Amino acid sequence: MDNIGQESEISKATVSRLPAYLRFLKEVASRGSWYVSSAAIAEALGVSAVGVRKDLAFVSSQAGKPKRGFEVNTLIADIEKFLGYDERTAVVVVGAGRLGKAILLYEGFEHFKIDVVAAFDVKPERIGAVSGKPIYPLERLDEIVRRHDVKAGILTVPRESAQSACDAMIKAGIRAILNFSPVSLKVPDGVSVRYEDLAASLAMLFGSMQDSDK
Amino acid sequence: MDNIGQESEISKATVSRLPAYLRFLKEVASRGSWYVSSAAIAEALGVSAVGVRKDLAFVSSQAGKPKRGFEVNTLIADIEKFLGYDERTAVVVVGAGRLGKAILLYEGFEHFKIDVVAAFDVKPERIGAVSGKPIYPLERLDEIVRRHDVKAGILTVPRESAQSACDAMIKAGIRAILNFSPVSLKVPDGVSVRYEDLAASLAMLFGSMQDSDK
DNA sequence: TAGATTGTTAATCGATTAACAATC
DNA sequence: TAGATTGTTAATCGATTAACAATC
Repeated sequence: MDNIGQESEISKATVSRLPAYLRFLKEVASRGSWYVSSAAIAEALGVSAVGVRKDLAFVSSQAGKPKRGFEVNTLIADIEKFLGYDERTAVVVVGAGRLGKAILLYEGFEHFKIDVVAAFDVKPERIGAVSGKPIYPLERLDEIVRRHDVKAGILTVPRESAQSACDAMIKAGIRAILNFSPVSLKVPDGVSVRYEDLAASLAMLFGSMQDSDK
Repeated sequence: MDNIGQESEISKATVSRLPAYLRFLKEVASRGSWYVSSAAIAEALGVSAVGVRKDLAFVSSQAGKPKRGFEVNTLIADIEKFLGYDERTAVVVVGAGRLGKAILLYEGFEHFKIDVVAAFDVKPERIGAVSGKPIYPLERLDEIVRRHDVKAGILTVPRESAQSACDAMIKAGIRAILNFSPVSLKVPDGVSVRYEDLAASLAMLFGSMQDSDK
């Protein structure tokens, strides 16, 4: 791809900040404000105002207005549309241990139209439901994924079973995996994996701590 | 700091990869290998071999040997030392809901000498212990943090109580916080915060999925 | 020796920050 | 109008990748 059209792809960093913008903007809207400045967003989220304007320029249908700022509701609609959250997005959780259940019931998705439709596990004693969300045996993964046309899954099984669970997910039609197991997964082309490594996060946290110790 | 000495700080990206190297190296060691090449590490972890060599150059006390690679045990010791995991590191979990409990019992720390010493919660029914790990009322945070000289905490309370729980942690002497609540925290200088935002991770995952759809 | 593998310098890519002109 | 705020171009910073020389 030669990028002649010069559309200048949106950056990953920008995408990662959009959910936080969305949460803040909804809060602002619920307080009844119609406009918000990039400086106000930046202040609330601990980022830079120029960065906010650049991020918003990527996704917004309407420019901000000098002296007034951005129209809150337009921005909310634009970000939701950009993230694809104007329609509901179905995801499954594979592995219904403590972490899997925590994610199955995570309240933090409330603003994002993400539906965690079900969890799956191999252990018979975990089959059933928690707070109305079903937990199925892993054998039913295929069926449920196809029925709900699920494209993304969250993997929370123990390390030993991570690769085989991953293979099962891909076989069922899942194209993107958020992996909480501390293993690197082998996946075919066309499948995306993101790693959520708690040990890595703590290592970075400790690193930043030492910096400020000086 | 003028950086005249030209010590060239270690990059955050490097730090974030060290735990994965450590896990892999321990696996290699347990298989009885004495040497490992940067290409083998890169292949297993899905990163580039040049990157691996650069990362290792930052932390290792001994250069790799052409034709043989790196001495596995030396590398393990060097990374552990660099991350400060040659001594045990105590952390606490504030918020003992599902996510808090999942972290309290997380097996993924096994190679890292990280001790999750206790969790804390305001709900009386959560006080007690899970699998031998104590859950205390939040009022005891100060006492326990001081007793174990804890410098880092993991925050897993609901959004509404995140800021006040954060304040309590800082008051108790905690200097670094890994925050799982979807809120931006206000902290004084000298305290580090890292955000773990599940909605942001999913947004990035969905983004990478669309890319490969083309 | 030849070849595999390392380590380093330079080039590139990506993201943030600085500077500043535009405008309601 | 003057001032607050936006949007954009250029400069900087940070991380990855390419190129290649060194060496066991």
